[in-house]
Amino acid sequence: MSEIPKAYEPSQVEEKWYKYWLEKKFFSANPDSPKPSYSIVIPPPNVTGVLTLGHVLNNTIQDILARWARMRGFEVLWLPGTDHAGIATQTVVEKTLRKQGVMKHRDELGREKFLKKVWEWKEKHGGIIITQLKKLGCSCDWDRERFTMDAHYSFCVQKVFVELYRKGLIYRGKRMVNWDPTARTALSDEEVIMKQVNGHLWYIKYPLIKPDGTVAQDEYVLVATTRPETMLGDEAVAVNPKDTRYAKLIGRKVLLPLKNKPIPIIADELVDPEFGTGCVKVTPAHDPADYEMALRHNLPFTIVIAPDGTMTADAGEDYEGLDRMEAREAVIEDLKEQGYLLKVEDYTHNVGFSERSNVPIEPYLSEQWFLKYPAVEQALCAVEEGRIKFYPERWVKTYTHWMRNLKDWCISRQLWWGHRIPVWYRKKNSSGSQAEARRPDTGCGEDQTIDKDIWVDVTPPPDPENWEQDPDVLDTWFSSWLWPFATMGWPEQTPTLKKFYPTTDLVTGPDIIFFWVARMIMAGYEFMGEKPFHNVYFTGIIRDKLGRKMSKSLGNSPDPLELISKYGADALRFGIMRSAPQGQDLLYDEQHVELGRNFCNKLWNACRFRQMQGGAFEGEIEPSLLSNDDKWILLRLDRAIREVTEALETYHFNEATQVLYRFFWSEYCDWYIEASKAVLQGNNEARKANTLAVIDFVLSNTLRLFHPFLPFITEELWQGMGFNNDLPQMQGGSTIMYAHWPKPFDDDFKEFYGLDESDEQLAEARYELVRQGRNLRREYNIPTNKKVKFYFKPSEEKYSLEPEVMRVLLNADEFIIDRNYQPQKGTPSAHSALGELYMPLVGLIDVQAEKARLEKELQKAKQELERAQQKLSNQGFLQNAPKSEVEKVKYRLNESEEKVKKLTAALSALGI
RNA sequence: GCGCGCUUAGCUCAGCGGUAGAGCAUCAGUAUCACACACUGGGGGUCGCAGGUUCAAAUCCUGCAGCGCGCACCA
Repeated sequence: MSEIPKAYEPSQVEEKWYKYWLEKKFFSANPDSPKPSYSIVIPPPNVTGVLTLGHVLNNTIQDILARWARMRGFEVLWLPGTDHAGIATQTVVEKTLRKQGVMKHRDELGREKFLKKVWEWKEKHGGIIITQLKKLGCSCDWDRERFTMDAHYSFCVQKVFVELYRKGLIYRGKRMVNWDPTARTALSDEEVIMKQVNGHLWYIKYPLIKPDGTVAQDEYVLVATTRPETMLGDEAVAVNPKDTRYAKLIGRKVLLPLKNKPIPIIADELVDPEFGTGCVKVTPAHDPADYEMALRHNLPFTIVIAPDGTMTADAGEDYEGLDRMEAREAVIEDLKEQGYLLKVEDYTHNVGFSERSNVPIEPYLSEQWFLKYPAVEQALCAVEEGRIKFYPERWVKTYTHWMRNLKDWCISRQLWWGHRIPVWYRKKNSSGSQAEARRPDTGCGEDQTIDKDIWVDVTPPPDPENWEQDPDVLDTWFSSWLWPFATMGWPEQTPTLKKFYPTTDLVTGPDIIFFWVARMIMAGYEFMGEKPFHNVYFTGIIRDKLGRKMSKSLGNSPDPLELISKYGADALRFGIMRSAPQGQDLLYDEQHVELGRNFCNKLWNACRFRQMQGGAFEGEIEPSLLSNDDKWILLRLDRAIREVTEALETYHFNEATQVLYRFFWSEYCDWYIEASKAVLQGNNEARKANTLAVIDFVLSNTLRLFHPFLPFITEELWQGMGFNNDLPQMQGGSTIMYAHWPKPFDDDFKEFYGLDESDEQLAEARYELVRQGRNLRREYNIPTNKKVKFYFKPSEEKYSLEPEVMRVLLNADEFIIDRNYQPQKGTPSAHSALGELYMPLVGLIDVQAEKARLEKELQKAKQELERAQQKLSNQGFLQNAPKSEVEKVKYRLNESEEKVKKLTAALSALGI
C-alpha cells in the first residue's frame, strides 16, 4: 500500500518538479529541431512589477498553449523577458530615493549618478516578477530571457530610430503635446486617460475697447471657461464667423482683465455658436484647439504655465510661482473682486489625466520628436483581411478604427531612464568639417532638409567634443514594438529568428492594443517584411467582486503568491481559467481558487484510489470483458478529448476546463469509479484486471488532458503512477510534458472495443434508474448509510443491467432481478423504460404517501409525453427537421409512453 | 456624438437554432471503506422588454431600455 497523503499538498511537489524541468532543460527551444515550430513572446512585464492576477491570467494562457503545443509535437519557444518601462520605473526609483533621503529631485544627482541608482535598483529588485512567473509554472525558455535595455536590444532601438529618420518618418518639431507636470515629460495621446470631472464653468466679462482706444464701461463680451487661470495667457477672443450676434464685433478689441491688455476679437469656424455664450477665449500656448486657431490667425504664444505646473513670470507677478490650481483660485478671487466674474455654473466635463502620475495633463508647447507610422496600410490590411487573426474578433474594429485615424506619435520623453535618442547637435561655437564628411546620408525619397549641424546615427560622432547628444529618451513603447524580433537576434538572420518568426500566438490585454499590438504589427512589416504573429488572443480584465478594476490603492488586488502558497499554483491556474470566458472581463472571487484546490484534491484522490487497488499499471484492455460501464466511460473520454481539443483550438479556455471538470468529476468519479467498485470488490480476477486496465487508460489520458492546465499535479501523479515507462526519455528524464496529446478514438478503435452509441444510452438509462432508486430512499427517509433491498422487474431481458453494479450504486444489501416479483400493495416504486424498481420496507407501508408520489411522477411523465406528441404531430417539424432530431423525439416519446403506462398500472394496483 | 460589450436560478457566470446548465449559496440526509477540499437527494429561472424570421428562438434579425467600456479639440 502506498503512502500517498490523503490531501494533496502542492508546495513541495511544485518546487520539486519545476526544478526537475529546469535541470532537464525541458523548456529549451531548439532552432535546429526538425519539428514544426510554435512560438510565443511574452508580453514583457515591467521590471519593477510584481505578479498580479492579470499576469496570472495572461501567463497561464500562454503556458497552456506552450505545453499543449509541446504535447502535440511542436518545437516550442516561449520567449520571456522584462520591459524597462521608462516612466513607471523612473517614478518608482525616484520615490524610493526620496524616501531614503538621497535626493529631492533627480537634478540634484545628475543624469549619470541617477541612472546608476536605477540600474542598481533594477539589479536588486528587477527579477522579482520572473521568479514569480516560475512559481506559477510558466514553461518559458529562461536561457533566452531578454530585457529591453540589453545592449543588443538597445542597438536595435537605435538602428530603428536612425532608419526611420533617414526615411523621413521621424522628425523634430515644436508642437502642442500632452505634458505631465509631475513626471515633467511629454506623453503620447494613448497615455492620456479621459476622466469625467465635476468642475465649473466660469463666465468672465471681457470689456470692449472703443475705436477711440478707451474702455467701454458697460459693453463687454462674455466668455465661458473651465480653466480661468489660463486667461493670463489669452491672446484673443474668438466667435463663429456666421454668428450674427457678434458679426459686427469681429476685428475690434477687448481688454483682457487682470492683465489689462488689449486683445483682438477673431472669427474662426471652430467656435460652436451653440455652446456657452458663443465666445471663446483663446489661449494659444495652453489649449490644443486654441493652438490651431492661433496658427491660423498669427497670434503670439504666451506661456503662462511652466513645465512643472507653476505659473511663469508672463502670468504676472501676482501669480508667478503659484501652482496652476492655486492660480485658478487666485484668478477667480481677483476677477470677482474687480467685477469681471458674472456667474459660475456647475459643469461636468472630460479632463485628460496622465496614465502614470494621475494628474491632469497640461497641453504644452515644446520641441519634441515625432514618428509618422510606417507600414500602416500593410498592418491595417493584415488584420482586416485575416492574415492576422484576433480572438475575439470584435477587437478588429477597434484596431482598424485606430489605424485609420493615426496621428503622429510623440516619441521623445523628458526622462533619463530609457533609450537615449541617437541624435547629436553641433555645439554652437564649434566648426568641424570632419564630422560633416561622415554624416549619414538620408538617402530615402522624402526631401528631408539636410542639416549639417545634426548627427543621427547608431554611433556617436567621431569628434564628440564638438557635439551634444539630445537629452531626451524614447517612449518605452518605441522599444517594445520591436519585441518579437529584437529578442531573437535581429538584424542578424539568426537560427532562432528563422525558425520561430513570425510567432504563432500573442496573448495580451485589449488595453494595450494601440500601445503595443498595433505598433508591433507595423514594426514587423517595416523591419522584417512579415507579420509578427499569426493570432492574437485578447484576455479580459480581472476585476474584483464588485466589478472594480484591481488596484493597489483600493486594496482589492490579492497577492497571487499568497494564493499559490495557500491553494497551490495549479489551483490558482485552474480557478482563473475556469472563470475566464473568452475576452470577457472576469470578476475575481477567491472561491474560484478554492474550487481549483478542491479539484486538484479530487484528482489526487482518484489516483490514490487507483494506487490502493494495486495490480500492474496500464494492462491490456480485453474487449470481450468490457462492461456497459466500461464502454460508457471510454465513450465519455472520447467525447472529452474531442471537446477539450476543440476548445483549445478556438481559445475557449474556460470551456476546456469546464469539460474537464464535468468529465472527471461528474462522469469519471461520480459514476464510473463508483460503478467499478462493484468489480474491484468482487472476486472475478479477470474482470478486476480489466477494470484496472480501463481505469489506467482513462487516467493516463486524463492526466495528459489536464497537464497544460495543471502542470505540477499531473507530473507528480504521472510519475507516481508509473505511466512514464513507455515514453521516450527526454534529455535523460521522462516527463508528462512530452507525452502525446490524446487523440479522439477512430472507427477502428471503437470497433475493436465494441463501443457503440447504444452503450451510452443503456448506461444512462441505468444511471437514471439508480437516481430514481436513491430518490426513493430519500423520499422515505432512509439514511444513505442504511442498507436496503431493491427488487427490479425488467421490461425486457435483452439488456444486461449489471446488477452487482446497481447494488453498489444504490448502496443496497441486495439488488434482485425478478420478473415475477409481486410487491406488497403500496411498496415504494420507481418506473422507467427499463423496468420497475421496488424498495420493500419492513412495516413501513404508507399507501397514501406512495400514491401521492406516483401521481407526481405520472404528471411529469405525461407532460413529457405530450410535448413529444405535439412535436411529432407537427407536419412542419417532420418535414423540415433533420432526421436525427426526429429520431430523438421519437425515442423520447417511446420512453415517456412506457413510463406513463407503468405509472398508471402501479397507481391502479394501489386500488385507491 | 460614434463604436463595442453585457442583461439567463439568491450571487458569479457558461450555453448562442432542437426538452434551460455549472460553481457557490440554500434545504434535507451521511463520519461510507479515494476524497467532508467529500458523498446523496431536493427546491429555485415565462433566459431585460417589444416585434419579426423559422417546423422550432435564451440562441438569428430589428427596435427599445438599463449598466459598463473605448474613441472624439465642444471652451
